Amino acid sequence: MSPDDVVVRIAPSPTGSPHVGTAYIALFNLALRRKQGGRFILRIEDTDRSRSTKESEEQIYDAMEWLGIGFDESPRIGGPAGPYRQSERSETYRKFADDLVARGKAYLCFCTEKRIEELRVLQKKQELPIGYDGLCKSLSRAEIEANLEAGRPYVIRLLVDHESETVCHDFFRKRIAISNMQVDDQVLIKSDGFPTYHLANVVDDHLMGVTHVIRAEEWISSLPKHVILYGAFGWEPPVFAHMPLLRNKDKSKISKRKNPTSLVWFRDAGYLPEAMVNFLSLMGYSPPPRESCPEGNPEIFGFDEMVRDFDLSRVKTSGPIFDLEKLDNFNGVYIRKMTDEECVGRLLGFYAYLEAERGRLTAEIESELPAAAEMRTLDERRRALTRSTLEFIRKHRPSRERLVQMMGVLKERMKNFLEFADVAGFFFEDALSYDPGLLVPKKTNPADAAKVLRLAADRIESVGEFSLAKVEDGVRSLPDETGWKGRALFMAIRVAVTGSDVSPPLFESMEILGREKTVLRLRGAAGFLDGIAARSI
RNA sequence: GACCCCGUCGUCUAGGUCGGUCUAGGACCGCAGACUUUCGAUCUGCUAACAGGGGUUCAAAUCCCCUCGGGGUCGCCA
Repeated sequence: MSPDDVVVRIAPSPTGSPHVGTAYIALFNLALRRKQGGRFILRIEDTDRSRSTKESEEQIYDAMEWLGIGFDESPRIGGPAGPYRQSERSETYRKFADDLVARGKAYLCFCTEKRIEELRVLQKKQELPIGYDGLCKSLSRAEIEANLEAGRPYVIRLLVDHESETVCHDFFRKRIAISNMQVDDQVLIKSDGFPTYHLANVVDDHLMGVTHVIRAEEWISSLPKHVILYGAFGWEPPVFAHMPLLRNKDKSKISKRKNPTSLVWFRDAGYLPEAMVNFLSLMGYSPPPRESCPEGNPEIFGFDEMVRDFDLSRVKTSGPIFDLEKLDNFNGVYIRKMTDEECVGRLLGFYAYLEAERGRLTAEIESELPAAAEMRTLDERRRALTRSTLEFIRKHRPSRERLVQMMGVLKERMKNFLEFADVAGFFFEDALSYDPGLLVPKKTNPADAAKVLRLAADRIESVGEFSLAKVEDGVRSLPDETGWKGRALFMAIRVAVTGSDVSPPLFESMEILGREKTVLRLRGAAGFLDGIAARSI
């Protein structure tokens, strides 16, 4: 181990969907680890046995793997400091807690949850600082024995000297001093025998040799507790670096009511992991200015590039708002960066993922929409796109060859893979349905439009070679021949061929579609117009 | 409410540690134009910020203080 080596870690708790915040923090830990050398640990903090689930733990692994965030040690990989799942380390915590009690740094507390609750209410009413009042501190040895004998449940609390103050250090903010009046006698061991986060976290970080704790800012308020704990054990605390919190639009801490926060959501929505990583890297951080940037946009860079000149001290501590619009833009940038072949490969990979998740996704689509307006709109759209994409896959089973053919014109028309089916759909459909309002330009009538469409069909059928240039040549003289304005005429053809007034370039689309289908659609649209003309007479 | 953290364009940020090179730079969004007989992409241009007030100084976005604003925490959750 070289002197620069760091040992860093993330310690998510497997409750609910894996959170963007976890990925965000993981990225900065990994960047430091890659830059300096050392070890990156994934530790599962499942000490809340009522909320932790195995599924959630699995999702954490999947999400990290998806984002390309790799670990040196984890419950799966193992390692010298294992086990890496806190639920499997109970004896260790117990031992250290007992040691603290034996040395008078912690004490047993037999107060019931009811009493604590009443205490809280009282303190709130009298506007007193909230916290344990220390009643059980003064229990005599005999009383403790008696309580134990009677089988009364108890917790172990940290003994805090409320007279003094605790000086903490944060890598970014430097000195943070807090009067111990503000520090509660924190529960270390819960009555179920499991440790609280605070104990387990400190013990594990020490035992695992963690040198740098890079975590979210919300932990600053419990920093003193942790520092006191390190002191009680007689251990050297690691370097603490508290990253800013990701925010909702209204600046509050990012939450699932107001923002997509689940990494699974982003994956489902067709976001690229490299775009996510790049975007997240820019939250609270900016790389040192570079002489030149290959992308023309200094904010677009891969993780390797970030690592190359990573500097933790460049982190900014003000809370960044998670801006989906910018993420969308980044995702589009990464899609366009790929070659057509790559892009198709990735799209197919995404489709395989959707297929594998079909059960879960369809169930999700059927489930109730999020209540909060912010998320509802967003997820409504995501669900609609998921539904049509799932249909698209099942119905058309698009082949790689086919996809590569059309990717050139489609790549730049989607911000994420979930939008692909919508923009590409017309290439695959057999019969298009038409909006007469679009098919018949203003100041013309259905009968005339049908005539023009047939003329176009004839022309395309008769050009010798079905190529972009030849077809364009053949159709270009049509405005003169018909007296129609070019704009109107091409729009009518566009609608006839693609079914929409918004589409990829007309002649490229025809080329991809092929002569036969193009002509068929033109005539089909003309036939459709005949029906309307007949009815209106 | 108490304690703690934070405060440059609407958003992400550069610059702040070494005060002058900042009439504050870039990115996203927005707007306009070009190109595309559509949309998008692309290119060009534009709009837009040092929270406010006091100091210190020849000189402050940059240092100090106050105010205001925002956020976090206050659980036998993490």
